[in-house]
Amino acid sequence: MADAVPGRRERKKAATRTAIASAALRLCSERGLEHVTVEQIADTADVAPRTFFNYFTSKEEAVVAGNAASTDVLVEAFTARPADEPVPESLRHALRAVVADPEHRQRVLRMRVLRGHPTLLAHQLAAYVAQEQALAEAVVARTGADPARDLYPVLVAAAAVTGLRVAVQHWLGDHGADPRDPDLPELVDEVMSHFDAGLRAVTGAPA
Amino acid sequence: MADAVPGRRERKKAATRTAIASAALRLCSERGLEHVTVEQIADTADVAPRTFFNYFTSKEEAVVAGNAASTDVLVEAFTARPADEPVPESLRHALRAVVADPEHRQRVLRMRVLRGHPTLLAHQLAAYVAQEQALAEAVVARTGADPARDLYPVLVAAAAVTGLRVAVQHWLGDHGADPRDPDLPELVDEVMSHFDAGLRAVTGAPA
DNA sequence: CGGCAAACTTGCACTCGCTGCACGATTTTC
DNA sequence: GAAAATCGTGCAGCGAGTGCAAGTTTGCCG
Repeated sequence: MADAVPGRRERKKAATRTAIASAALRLCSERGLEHVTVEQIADTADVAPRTFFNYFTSKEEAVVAGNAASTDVLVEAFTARPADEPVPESLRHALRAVVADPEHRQRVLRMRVLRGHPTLLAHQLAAYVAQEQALAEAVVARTGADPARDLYPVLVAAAAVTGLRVAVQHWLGDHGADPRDPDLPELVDEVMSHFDAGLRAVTGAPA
Repeated sequence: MADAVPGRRERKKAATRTAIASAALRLCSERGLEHVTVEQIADTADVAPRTFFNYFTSKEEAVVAGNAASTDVLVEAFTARPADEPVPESLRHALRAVVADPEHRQRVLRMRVLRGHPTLLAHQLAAYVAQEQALAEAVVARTGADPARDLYPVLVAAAAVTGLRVAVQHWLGDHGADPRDPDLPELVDEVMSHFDAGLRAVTGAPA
């Protein structure tokens, strides 16, 4: 609803926005965050430096902006599941849909280089929280729970996104590579089955 | 270990650090983040503006710095629990220890005013992630699991901290006040029992 | 006690991030 | 086709954040 004909102006704005965002991500992933100025980003996106700030209030925001796409994938995949399915199961599918998205893969890989920059990491986390909120609304829409007196919707959404974050982190090898070398969908399943088991340590703990 | 006698120099450094941090938090919670300059913070803490940046790389970092204290409480409370206790149960106690800390309460209330500032929120989240990491190490130390091939330790730690975050958020009334008006320890218990139930919706769902 | 070395604080100068304002260009609406 | 709203851009300016080179304090050892 409400996307009948965006109009030329809207389309141009969206185009400019993505142009700036992708320029920011590309340049920063190549040269490192602090070796890129806003002027260079604006130049690459072919806009005036001042225009950059009409779209983003900071460099970090522009770099992270692409994550909004994943949020859409996540929420849509969740709402597409049958309404009588258990919520955690739907979330598992939604998470798998996100990690299956090639754009998500590419973005994650580009972001990989940018870990270690605390400020950027912080904004990255803010993007995750935005995902949580959007997802929580979807859970509320399905369960009909009142988020003002029941924190279940917000909690499952937050848990799912946290699970996604942990899976991605592990996959990127934050800790020295996993000798098993699992892929992202596997890790998502692993995470969700831990939740399903009530987070009780079921590790077979192989020597 | 390694804190036998900090020495005068170390003590002065720590004092300066906390002086700057608390000045930053106080001023910003009073006047709002963007109406406070680094110069004012430095002035209040009785140091040169340049010195501020010897301790923190940004204003936001200084405001959020106090959370390190909660991290200590969290980890110590966890490690103090009996080693044969189920991890989630220990985490529940650790979380309760954090919310029982009066300093934590005070900090949360001060932070309340500062929500809505995206950049600060982002740094706040980064502080939560730091808690996750510290807690994950403690879990590894107890269970002996290898975090390189088993994401359980990192996941439970992340889940616990996420639960804390959700509980605090709810308590601050991010959603219009809860008519039940529960206190923080109650909310922590609620969160952890949801985890215990495998995040399956057990809501009685009153009409 | 004397003095040296390391670490901390401070001032200076500079770049860059970020914003308010005003003006011209483009688009939408009537 | 003209008025109104919106967008892009340049300018001017404040404040954030950093490297450098002092001056000062602290720790250490003879």
